[in-house]
Formats: sequence, structure tokens, C-alpha cells
Amino acid sequence: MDRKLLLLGLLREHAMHGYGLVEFIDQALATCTDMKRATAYYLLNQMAEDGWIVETEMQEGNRPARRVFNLSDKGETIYQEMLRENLSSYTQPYFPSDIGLAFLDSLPAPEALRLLEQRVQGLESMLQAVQAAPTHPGSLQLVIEHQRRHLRAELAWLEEVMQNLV
Amino acid sequence: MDRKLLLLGLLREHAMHGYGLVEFIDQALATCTDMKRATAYYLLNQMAEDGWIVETEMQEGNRPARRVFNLSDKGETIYQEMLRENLSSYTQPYFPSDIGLAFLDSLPAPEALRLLEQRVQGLESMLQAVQAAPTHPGSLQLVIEHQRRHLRAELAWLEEVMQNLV
DNA sequence: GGGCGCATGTAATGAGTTACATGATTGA
DNA sequence: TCAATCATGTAACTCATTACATGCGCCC
Repeated sequence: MDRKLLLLGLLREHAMHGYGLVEFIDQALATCTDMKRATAYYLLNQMAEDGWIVETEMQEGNRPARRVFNLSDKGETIYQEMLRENLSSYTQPYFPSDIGLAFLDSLPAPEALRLLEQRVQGLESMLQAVQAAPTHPGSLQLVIEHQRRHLRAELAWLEEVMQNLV
Repeated sequence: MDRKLLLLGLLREHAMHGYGLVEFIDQALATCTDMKRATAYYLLNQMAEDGWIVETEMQEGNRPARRVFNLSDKGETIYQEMLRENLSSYTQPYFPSDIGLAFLDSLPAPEALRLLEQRVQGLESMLQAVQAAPTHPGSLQLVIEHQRRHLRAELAWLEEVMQNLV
């Protein structure tokens, strides 16, 4: 349900339509998260049906009308609840990349090193993408900053793992 | 598909039955990952059908037979491929807990601090659980060690975020 | 004899993605 | 005129989970 919190939080700042939301997430938060168009429309429709958000059709010319969404009072209440719930606890992330590490010793050390070297390169380019990301106002920037920290910690950890292989 | 890699990797070390696999994951890797019984059985059945693993019925008395699995040659090949694929790249984890941070400034600072204090406590108890986890032979231990590092980094980051709120 | 642990399985559901489909506008 | 962008929607599918169901063996 954290994706609903994300949508509510963004809509709370500006009323937006589905396409615009996805576009914003894609370019502003691309390094941290993603949300597919179909998912956003689905969640928005659901929240509209549940009365968390209200929709205003904005017709411009003859093109498909924009469905611009605003938080309702109910939506605001739920936003407040979800935000507090999210902030007060920590959801353990899942690291699929750890599974390979678990079986690292089933490979000869030189090959393991070579593969991890590739992983390091991937991490470095992710880090560069994050560094290059535009800054955002207020606490939205925390998400980017956290990602940057995380990637740096992962690099440091990998270097250590590789040291122990030599 | 990383869960299949996990199952293959464990089966490669010892032949095991579904129940035993889940039990092992539950107690040895509980702090890092989980796999529900239904999921394990589903994946095992699928891999058996695809010929990655072969099953031997081990009847003991009159109780439901253990279906003990071994890697086939095909399974071994696929394991090698999946392992290399996993090790050579980094899959960006998703941090649901960042979504709250993104909207931190929509709360008054004292309340935000109080909520984050709770999050810190949750993190600390996760960290304690990891510290207390039994050690494993070989590179399996890397998964635990990584989790420990990660949790410590998260704590440090949170402290910093909280400093900036004061 | 009653409850717990061992051992499996299936049906329903949820969450999200892919892929497909539509149609207007804008700019090269 | 042709491609790209804007804007929406839906059907099919995958992956994983929850909840339910079965039945033996063991120990108190």
C-alpha cells in the first residue's frame, strides 16, 4: 500500500492526472522507485472508487480528457494515517543480489572476482545516475539522498567481499 | 527467479525435501529473507517438471512420504548460469520506508521526530536479531553479514535525518 | 485421547507487470 | 504525411501469499 501513500502525497502537493504522476515519478524518482502506468491508473481508480480522491475532467480541445485528481477529506485522513504508519516502522528490504553471494564459494575465486567486478561497474553507474539526478524541494530529496548513501555502502561492502577473495 | 537460485543452491549442498528447505530458510536466513511453504512447494514442483531437479520418495513408516530432491545435470547447468547472472549484476532494492521520508515535511518536526524514534527502535531490534543469528559455514554467512551492515547504515542515516529536524 | 510436529497439497486472492488497443495533437 | 507525445484503458499473465485441507506419528 506504500504506492498509494506515494500517490496521495504527490496529489496532496499538486492536483495531477495519472499520466503526469507517472511522468513525474519516472523522471524525479527513477533512481529509487518506479511505477508502471497500468499500476498508477489501477490504484487511482481504486482510490477514486473508495472516495480517497476526487476527479475533475479537464477537457482541452478534442483530445482525451485529463482526469485530474485531488485528495478528499477522507483521503487526507488516510494519508495522515498511512504516513504515520510508514514513518514509525521499518520495512526490511529484500536483496535478491544476496542470493548469489550466498553461493559465492561454489565458484573459483578468480571467476568470482571477475563477476563481482562487473557488479561493481553496474553499481558505479547507478551511483553516477543518482549523483546526476536533479534536486527536489523539501523532504522529497531525502529519497535521492538515501539511495546515494545506500549505493555507496553497497560499493564499500562489495570491495570488502572482494578483498577477502584475493 | 532468484528464489529458484536459492533453492537450487541449497539442494546442491544437500539433497532435501520441501519441508526441510523451508525450515532451514526460516531459521538460518530469517533475518534476510523468507519463503512461504506454498511458494517452495510450487517452485520445487515446477523445477521438477522442468527437469532441473529429480525427486526420490523416501517412505518412513506410514507417514506422508518425503519427496527428497537432487539437482539433475540440467539443474546444475542452470544453477551455474543463474549464479553467474546474479553475481555479475546488482538488482536495486526497493525501499518502501522511503516513501514516508519523502513527505516528512508535511508533519510538524516534533511529531516527525517521535515517529522516527519508533522506527529507530524497530531497526535496533532487527539489528539485535541479526547479531544473535547463528553463524553459517562459508559464503552463506555473507548474507547475514550484509544484512548487519545494511541495518547499521540505516541507523546512521536515520540519526542524521533526525539531527536535521531538530 | 488430544495436541503438536512432520509432510504435503490446492484454491482463492492480491499486487503488479506486459502487452495490446484507442485516438487526438504536434512538429519535422 | 509520418512519427512522437499526450492520455487513457483493459485483458492476460506471473509471482507470491493466505487460508484451507489432509493424515500420520509421537508424547504426555
